[in-house]
Amino acid sequence: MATVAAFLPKNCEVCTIMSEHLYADVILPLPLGDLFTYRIPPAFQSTIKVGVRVVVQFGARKFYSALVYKLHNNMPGGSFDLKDIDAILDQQPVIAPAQIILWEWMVGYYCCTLGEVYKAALPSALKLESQTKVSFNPNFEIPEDLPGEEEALLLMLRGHGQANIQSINKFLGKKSALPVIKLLLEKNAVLIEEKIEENYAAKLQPFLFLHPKLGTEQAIGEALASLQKAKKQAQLLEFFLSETLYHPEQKAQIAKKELLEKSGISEGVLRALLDKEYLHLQEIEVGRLDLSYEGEQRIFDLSEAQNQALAAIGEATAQAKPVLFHGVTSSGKTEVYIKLIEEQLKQGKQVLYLVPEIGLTTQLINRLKRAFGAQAGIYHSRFNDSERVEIWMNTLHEREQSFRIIVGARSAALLPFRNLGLIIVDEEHENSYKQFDPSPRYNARDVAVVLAQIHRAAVVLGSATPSFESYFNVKTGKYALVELTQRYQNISLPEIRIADVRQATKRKQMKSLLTPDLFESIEKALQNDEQVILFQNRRGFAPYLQCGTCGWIPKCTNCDVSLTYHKNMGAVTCHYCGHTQTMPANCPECHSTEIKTRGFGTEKIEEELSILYPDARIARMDMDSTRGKKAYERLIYQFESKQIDILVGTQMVTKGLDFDHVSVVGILNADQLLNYPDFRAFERSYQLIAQVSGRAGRKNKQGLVIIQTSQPEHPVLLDVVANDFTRLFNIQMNERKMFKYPPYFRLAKVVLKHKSRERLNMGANQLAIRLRKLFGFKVLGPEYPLVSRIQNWYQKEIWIKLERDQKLGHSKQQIMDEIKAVRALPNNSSLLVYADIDPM
DNA sequence: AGCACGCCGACT
DNA sequence: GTCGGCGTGCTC
Repeated sequence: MATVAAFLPKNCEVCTIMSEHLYADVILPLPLGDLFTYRIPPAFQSTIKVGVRVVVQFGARKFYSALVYKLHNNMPGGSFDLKDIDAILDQQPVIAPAQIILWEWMVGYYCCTLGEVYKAALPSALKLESQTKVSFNPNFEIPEDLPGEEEALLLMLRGHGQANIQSINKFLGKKSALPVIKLLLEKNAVLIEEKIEENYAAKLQPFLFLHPKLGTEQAIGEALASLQKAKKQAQLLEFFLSETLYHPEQKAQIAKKELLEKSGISEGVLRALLDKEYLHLQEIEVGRLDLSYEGEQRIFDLSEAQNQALAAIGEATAQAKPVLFHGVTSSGKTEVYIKLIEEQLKQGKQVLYLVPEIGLTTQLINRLKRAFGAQAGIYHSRFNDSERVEIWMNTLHEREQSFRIIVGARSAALLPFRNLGLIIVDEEHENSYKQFDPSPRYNARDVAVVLAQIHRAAVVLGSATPSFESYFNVKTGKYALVELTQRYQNISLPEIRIADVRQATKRKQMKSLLTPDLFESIEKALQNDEQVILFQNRRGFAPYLQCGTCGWIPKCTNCDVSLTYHKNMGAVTCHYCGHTQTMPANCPECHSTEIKTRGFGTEKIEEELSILYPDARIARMDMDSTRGKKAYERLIYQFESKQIDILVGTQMVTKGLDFDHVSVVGILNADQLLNYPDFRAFERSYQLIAQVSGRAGRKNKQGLVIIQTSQPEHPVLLDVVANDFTRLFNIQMNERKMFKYPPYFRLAKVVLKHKSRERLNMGANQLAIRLRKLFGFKVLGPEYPLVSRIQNWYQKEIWIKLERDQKLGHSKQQIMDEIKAVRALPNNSSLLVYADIDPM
């Protein structure tokens, strides 16, 4: 692995040599594998640098902001005319040198292109793309005999002034309106211009300065003297001086808003001073980031166990080893992280703290702010563009006031850190660290490990339920293991009981969806004024509907799935494409009105509970109930402050939330997790159940977890009950080894998509045959995945098991070559094929 | 990813 | 005859 130091000399802009370069190889924000070479006009010779963005024309029309990757003097071979760079957008590089190393690693490892990584990493406000604007030519007289379509478009353009191609397509109801526009262009009826616009604008605020006329003490004295009759104006000018020039910290300016608020003097008075040219107003760039923190800052001492863990992490880190920090739920891992962060900040280093979900950033940031004040900041994809640009720049450049700790989801790993000292990956087992779509299909946890290596930074992967991959890496000596086996503050681990649904059903003891054990435990908890969490990993009311007479099931028109019934909406909806229709009143096959709901989701549980416990305050937490921006936080707040007694939720309730009054956790249907057709199903079941169980338990009282299942003897459940991660791990590892699954082997999942089932099958078979020639029995499929059609795209998968050895990179290259070859075969150009490395 | 070009079937 | 669909290839 290269390091920053090793990388720097190759790029001359940081060396002292200032030689001139004729050509620049650039990365375009497109999924193209190649770099493209542009000529550097003499005017840009002195300003162009590796890492700055430049505007280039690509193809006949479009302009993009490309990233300068390399400067050189080697005229590219080939028979094309080089284009010139049109503009340079930045004075300084917008990426950190270490990023290029990371990007290149990602390109090789995840089989993606530099353009895709560039696109994923940079905030969109920094990626420009030209837009074609069509406008009406005011000098054109619309003739009588103009064809209807052209006339309609012209009239629209005359009314609206300007339109882009997409809106014209929409207006004409066509796939492509280009031919019509061309006709109008030939008649000189419209004007076309290609516009590329910066979409980041610095935020400006009015500030007040002393007018240059008052440059001397004497001039100020005279000005004040001249205001003898204008008391208010004199007062304001004096106040201004006391806040700036005569202030102990001597400043040149003060915000207009601040001056008026602090002095309590009206704007009219200020205007008089401006008119007299005593003061001067100027708009100044201000940041959008919240870099203030008023509250108290405090870092707590650690327990003995935590201190030991801290020391162990330090030792492993000194040996440059990633640390797997395995600490049971509520063992106080965060406090240990805070100490680790503290050490890094003292050394002036940056810290990256990854969390699996955006929702968890708010909880965590509050905690970090209590420890480190305004030095902690958040970054994730739902931030608005301007804020993201500012965090980006803030991470890249040392500033007086900066975030030193960035808390974020996946994409935060792609920020331009210049001086990273520590990366924490919280809940490292979470599969939301893996990006599915679009490319780059990276796992932020694994990217974090590589990023740490590049920076020679420490990396800590924390979890109460480590992924088998990470645990395996401990076994092979790649990672160091640090454990925290005690829960914090004498909270004992919960008691876990299994409730046999099948038996209870047979004996007719079920209370709706609840076994007698769970029903009674909830009742008891409510009586004791304690809280309950119920987990069911399925949203909506019922996963599907069925005709009671003929067995018909409503299915999505675009996808190969049944429609989920949402009672609140009074509709059935597809969880893959969003297609929604009203609840069918009768069966279209046999016209029976007897349409039944099958299975149950969170909505149904919520409803049933309100019947079983009419006095309880029940709430639901899933994607539907947390859609609003603040809804998630509100729910958590309400539950924390005991305004809710029972919280029903999907896996959202399993994630890193700490509540103090939960005594009972119920898992309504463990079978659904265990029977999921995936080689990781048991690992995931264990993680989910153990995580949600960890929400139970309070100071000095043991919590209770009840797992409902029809397989009470299931080995995974027995391991959960016994809290025996190692046993499960060992048994599963044997199977993984035998069947050549991760972590013993790596997986490459090749996904093929096509609108036509036949074409898909053709292409998939062609590819599978070629891959089998290379990898033999290590190729599985092609097979339809669980959902064989999404949004009218049929899909198939080919899985390839790859040895974890030196040939890995080569094997991936072979796979990509075969994909390319198959796509080049006749009739396969509209076949979509990609490789997903380490799929989850 | 866009976009242009060329080839084919379905229509005024 | 031409319009528009799709398949193919190219972009410095």
